[in-house]
Amino acid sequence: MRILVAEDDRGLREVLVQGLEDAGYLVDAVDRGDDAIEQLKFYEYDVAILDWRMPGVPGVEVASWARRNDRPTAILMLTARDAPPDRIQGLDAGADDYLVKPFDFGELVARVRALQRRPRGVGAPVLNRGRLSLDPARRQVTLNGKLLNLTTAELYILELLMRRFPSVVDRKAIAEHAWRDETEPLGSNVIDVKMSRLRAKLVNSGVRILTVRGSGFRLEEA
Amino acid sequence: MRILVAEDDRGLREVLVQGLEDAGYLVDAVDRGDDAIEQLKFYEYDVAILDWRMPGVPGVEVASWARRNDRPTAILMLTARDAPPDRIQGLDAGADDYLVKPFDFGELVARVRALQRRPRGVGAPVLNRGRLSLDPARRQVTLNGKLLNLTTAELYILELLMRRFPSVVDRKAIAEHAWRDETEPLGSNVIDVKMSRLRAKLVNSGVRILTVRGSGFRLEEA
DNA sequence: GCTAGCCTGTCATCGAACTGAAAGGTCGCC
DNA sequence: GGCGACCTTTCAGTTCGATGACAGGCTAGC
Repeated sequence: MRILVAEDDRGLREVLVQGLEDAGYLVDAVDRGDDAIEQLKFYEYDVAILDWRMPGVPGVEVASWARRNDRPTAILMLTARDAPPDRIQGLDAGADDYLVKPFDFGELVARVRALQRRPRGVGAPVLNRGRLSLDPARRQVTLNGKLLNLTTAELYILELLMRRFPSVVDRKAIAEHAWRDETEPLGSNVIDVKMSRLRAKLVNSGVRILTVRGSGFRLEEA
Repeated sequence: MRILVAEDDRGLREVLVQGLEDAGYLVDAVDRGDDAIEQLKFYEYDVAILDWRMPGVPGVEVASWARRNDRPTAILMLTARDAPPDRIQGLDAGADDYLVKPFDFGELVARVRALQRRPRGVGAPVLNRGRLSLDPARRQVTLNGKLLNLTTAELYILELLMRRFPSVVDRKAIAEHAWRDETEPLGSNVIDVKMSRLRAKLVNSGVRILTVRGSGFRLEEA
C-alpha cells in the first residue's frame, strides 16, 4: 500500500510519515502542492493525504487535477478550516474524504483503511460522454455547452446510464432510481415511453441509447 | 438517486428527508435498525444514512450486515458520540463515511454527493474463457471488450457451458437451464437450432462448441 | 382562481426481434 | 449403404419494444 503525504507543516508531516510507516504503509512525503502533482504523475498511489493550504498549489487544486486526469488515487483532505462551505468545496473538488485538524491519528488510519477498501477508478464529478456533459450537483445537462432541457425523470435515467457506462442497466434498476413509490407493478410501459422521449432529446449528442432485449438499456458512444 | 435514512429522532429524520428531497434525491425513511435492513434487502439504494443509536439494531450492525451481504449501498454514519474510538469502529464496520452531530446540512449533502461518485461494489464473479468474458450479473458477454448481442436463451446456454468447462453438458441439462419451465420438451430440435445460432455468434472468440455425439456439448478453447 | 404549458403515465398500434417447428442436408458409425 | 444423430435454413407465430396520441395533474403567471 503506497501513500502520498502532502503537508507543509514539518512537524505534522513527520508525525504522519512515521505513524503511517509504523502502520505498514509505504509513504512518500512532499511539502508543496506542485510537488504532489509531480509525484502523482509518476506513481500510482493508493491514497493521497493532502493538506488544504500548501505552498505552490492548494490541496483542492491537487485533488481536482487528480480527478481530471483519472488518477487511481483516493484522496483524503486535511484542513484546519472547519467552516462547512470549505469542506463542501473540498468534497466537490473530488476529495473522497475529509479530516479536520486537529485529528486523532487512529482515526486517520481508520479512514485510510476505509478508503483503500473502496474500489478505485472513481469518476469525475461531472459526467462526460460524447458531446454530453452532465453535472449531477446542478442537475443539468449540456450539449456542446448548450443547456439541454430534460425532465427530472429523464435526467435520472441519463445519469444512471452514464454512471454505469458501458454496462447494461436493467429496467428494475431504472425504475428504482428514477421513481419513488413503485415496487414491482411495472405493468405499464412508462420506461419505454421515457426512453423514447429521452432518445429524441439526445439526437446528435454523440451518444445513443441502445436496447438490450430482455435485459435493459445501455449507452453507446458515437 | 435513491437514499435510505434510518434515524429514530423524528425531528431530525424529517429534516433529513425534507432537505434531501429538496436536493433532488428520492428518499425513504425508517426509524429502526431492523427496518433499515429490511429496506436494504429489498432496494438497491445508492446511499444509506444511518444513525449510530437506534431501536432494534444499531447503525454499526446495519453497516456490517450490508458489507457482509455485498449490498451496493454506500453508508454514511451519523452519531453524537464524538470519541475517536467509536468513530473508528464505525468505519471499520463498513461505513464509508461519518458525520458527527450536530452537523451542517450542506456538508451532509456534499458528503452524499462524494459517496455517490464512487463506483458500486463488485458483483458476481465474471466468467472468462478464450477472448470471451461473461458477466452473469449484467447478463452480458463481451468479445475483446466488445459487447456480443446474444439472446436470453443463448446466454444461458453459453453460461452453462462456461461454468461446466471443460466437461460435457447433456441436452437435458441445457434444456432445464435455459427453459426453467419445461420438463420433457425434447420433442423438437430447438436445442440444435439454438446451438447453431450461438456458434455463429462465437466465431473468432477463442472458444468453440464441440458436439459429443450421443452425450451433449462441451466448450473447447482456441 | 383561472389558464396555459409542461410533465406524467396509459393505451393502441406498428414494427422488429426472438422462438420453435419443420424440412432437407451432412456426417459418423455400424 | 443405411440409419440415426446432428446441422442449418426457412418460415410463421408470438413476444417485446418504440412511438404517437391522449387525459389527468401540477405549476407559474396573470
